[in-house]
Amino acid sequence: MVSASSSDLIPLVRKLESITQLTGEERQALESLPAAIRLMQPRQDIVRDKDRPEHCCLVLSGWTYRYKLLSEGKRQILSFHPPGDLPDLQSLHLHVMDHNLATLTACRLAFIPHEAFRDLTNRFPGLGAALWRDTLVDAAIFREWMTGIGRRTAFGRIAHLFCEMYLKLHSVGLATSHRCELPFTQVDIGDALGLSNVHVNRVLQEMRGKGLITLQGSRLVIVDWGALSEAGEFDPTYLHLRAGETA
Amino acid sequence: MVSASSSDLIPLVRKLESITQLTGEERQALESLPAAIRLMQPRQDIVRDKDRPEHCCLVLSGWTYRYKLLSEGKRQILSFHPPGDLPDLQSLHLHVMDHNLATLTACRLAFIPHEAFRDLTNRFPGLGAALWRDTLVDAAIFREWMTGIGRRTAFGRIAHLFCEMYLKLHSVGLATSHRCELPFTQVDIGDALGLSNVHVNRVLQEMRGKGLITLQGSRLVIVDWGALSEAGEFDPTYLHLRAGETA
DNA sequence: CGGATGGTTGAAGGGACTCAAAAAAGGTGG
DNA sequence: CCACCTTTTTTGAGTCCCTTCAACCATCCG
Repeated sequence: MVSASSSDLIPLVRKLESITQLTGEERQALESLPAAIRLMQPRQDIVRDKDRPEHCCLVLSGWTYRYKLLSEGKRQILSFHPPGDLPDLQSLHLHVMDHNLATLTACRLAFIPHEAFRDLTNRFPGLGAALWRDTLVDAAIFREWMTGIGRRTAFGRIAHLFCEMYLKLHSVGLATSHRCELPFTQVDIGDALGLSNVHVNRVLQEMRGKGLITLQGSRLVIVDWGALSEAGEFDPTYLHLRAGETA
Repeated sequence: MVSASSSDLIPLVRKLESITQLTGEERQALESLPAAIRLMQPRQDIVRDKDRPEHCCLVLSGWTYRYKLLSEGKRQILSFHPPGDLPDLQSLHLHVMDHNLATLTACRLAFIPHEAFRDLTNRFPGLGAALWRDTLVDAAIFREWMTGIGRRTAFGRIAHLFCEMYLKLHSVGLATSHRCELPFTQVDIGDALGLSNVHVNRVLQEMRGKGLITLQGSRLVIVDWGALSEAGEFDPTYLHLRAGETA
């Protein structure tokens, strides 16, 4: 457990700048947040349902994800978080966790005390608004996922997920030219979209067959963005990206 | 379009007090927010996808709901809002709407300028935190709905919805002794839970048959709370109610 | 090279859907 | 207060998307 140097928190700055504009002063204040760095293995819980964390977790490298567990081992994945994300920022004002947060891959994580965030938002109301906005985008993504799970076909859901993931990565400079690394298994995709892994597998083959994507291991290439986003009825408005980048 | 008197905004105070504690000063500041009152007919859009509202809508009486539209007339309902709710509070920091807000029943609504909210949160940081918290609870409910739609049976989903609705109403003093008014049609329930109205109808009959509920018109009576909440695997943690009320 | 994890395939079944029509309930106005 | 129209609920029949179960193959890694 080491404490962070100011360059460590750059992914956070980049993330917030993807959805809002920051002043130089605000950027500096963010970078000098106190944070404890920790390395974690893949598939480890970071915070659990019913916990009362005193810190927020920032992803510096690797991926994390949030999930709920139901009876008979059923799992619903709520979100995937690449570097720069604050996957449990909501714990700043919701004191009890209502879901789990875990690593997907090996991760480098920064833990920032709630106290430091509260101090930060007091001194910089603009940053307070930016963080609030971040949690609102989070909620907007939940709404979109709900809509997908409730009303889209399996094919549409997966197409939509791929479009969203690519655009999110692109907006923080972690992907270009319709290629990215998505380190999820087919079971993960199923649990995120309310599908069985078997069906995910079949739909992926169909997508490859139609020449929409390439997917080997965790490397996704979106071969035909137009067709894929059409299949998923993908409209990026809900991501509320600053530049309104579309693809 | 009349402007509000201070007693008009009491439902808002009650709602915020269901999830947080307010000081006398804060309560007073809330009640003296400037607001324009408007009456609306049932099933009218209040704010539409892609709009850029300058006001937040507060429900004074009646119900509103949020929804998204997809191709071929498919609809996903995202939330239902009884009196006291601020169903588009997110528009304070997300400037473009990514879904629609509409009346479910005839409504009395108050429209409060964003400007007034910004001023309020500047003068009373505690109220800023309370409103932020409100949007976080909103997001927590989305997560729970996602989980239901993705991983629960039709029976479990409907059971869960009824438990949630009753508890939300109870927390603001709009329901007691396991009875409440839910003015949704079976089509609405289906569009909220990712089901067809036909199937909703059959599940409701099954619920009545098992003696879990009574439902005539819009009057719901939860006859067997224990069995219903068990069927829906209902755990109220995600509602983040202040008293931690369970039933 | 063997053990583990993740991906692929086949077969069979079921939960929920669609379509279509009838019955019931809810206004509304004469 | 009843006739009429609309909306909502209910019912039946047939279908399909996706699931479950089970096995097999591929890939990765120490």
